[in-house]
Amino acid sequence: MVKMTQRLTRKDWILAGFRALAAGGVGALRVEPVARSLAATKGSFYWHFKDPADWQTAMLDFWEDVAFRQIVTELNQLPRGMMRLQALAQIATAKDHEAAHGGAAAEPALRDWARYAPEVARVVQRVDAARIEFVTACLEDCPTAAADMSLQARQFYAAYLGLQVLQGQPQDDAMALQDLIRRLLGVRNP
Amino acid sequence: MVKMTQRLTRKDWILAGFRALAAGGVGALRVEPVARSLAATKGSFYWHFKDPADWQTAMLDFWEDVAFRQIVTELNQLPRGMMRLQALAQIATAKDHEAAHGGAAAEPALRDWARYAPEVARVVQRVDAARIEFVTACLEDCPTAAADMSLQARQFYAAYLGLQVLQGQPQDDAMALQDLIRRLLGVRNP
DNA sequence: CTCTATACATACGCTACCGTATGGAACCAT
DNA sequence: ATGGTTCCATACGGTAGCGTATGTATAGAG
Repeated sequence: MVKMTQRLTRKDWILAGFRALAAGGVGALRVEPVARSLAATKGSFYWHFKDPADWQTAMLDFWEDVAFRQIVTELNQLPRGMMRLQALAQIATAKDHEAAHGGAAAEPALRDWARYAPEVARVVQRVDAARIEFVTACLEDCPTAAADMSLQARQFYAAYLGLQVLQGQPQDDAMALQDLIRRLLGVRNP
Repeated sequence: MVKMTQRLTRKDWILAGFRALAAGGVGALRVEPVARSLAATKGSFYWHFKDPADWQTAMLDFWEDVAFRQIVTELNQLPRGMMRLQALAQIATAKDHEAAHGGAAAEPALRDWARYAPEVARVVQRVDAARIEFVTACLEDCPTAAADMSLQARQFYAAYLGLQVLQGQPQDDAMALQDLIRRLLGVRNP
């Protein structure tokens, strides 16, 4: 889990930042506590980063990359249409997947952060827009789909976010999302 | 908006807490800054509350009351069935309604707070469970509904939470929710 | 109008974190 | 090994908020 090198890298600090974010929210994004979590001091921090703002910008760049592109490239290897949507529902509700890359586990905290920091909000909105666009394309690939599925994609993505907030059982959430997909595609009694 | 009395009440501090929560998140729930927002000092705070924890507990009690009961009593005056659901979709997406009682505008921040404080999480989960139960009853009142609509209620509520996160136009959100209600009730092409 | 409880301001010591400055250890080349 | 670069620890002053102790103004009862 933790690198055994003596020297820390910029990425080590970024990942530690996401761990702090997931564990304690935006208020935990402080230099010295995170330094302690790395068994280091802020001397290391101020070497790798100009200031906390620089650190947070790097975290946002990292997140914007993995939060969208990684999932898309993973899904693009699956056949188009229904199967890809079901895989999306599975991935979206899987908890261990979030631990894989450091950022996604902290996504709720990052969304809260975005509410008070405009530059964070811009990143989150870009990611949301890209994800919704991707879901739209997935939905429109299905045979029973209507011409424009952007509204349904938004409904699906909103439900995904809401289930993420409600913190239910991953299996239940995945089932709820798949049921919702069928309804959004026009199936009467899924 | 602000009371013109010289002396502050416990409730004044609670409402000011929600304003701070909505504006700056959990990290803004500090005694001295909020005191400044009330043009007072912490001398007043420590008179009305034992400590910040006491303050936050009072805020949670207040929120648990208004976040569910107030909306329910409002909706219970409407006829059962579809109309009540549509009114729910309207209320849920109306922004000015949130400003009415101090708590709801800070609901996203409160949800984030719940992620790091178990006692907050318990309150939020009670409110969520009560709301979902209420939506379940509303859905089951509709003629085309199935026997058990608890899954659909969860889907609807999750979508509501997600739209709340996405921060779209209230009209669009209301439309999306009403469309979703029809789909959850089994309408094929709403 | 005075008295007493109420409601608040002020002042103080304490802690946590920030940002910088500086010395020194660890690594890599030659 | 040795010099230079990279990386980090330590030490320092500064700021913000916490909690308490104590003084003080105000409202309401008599």
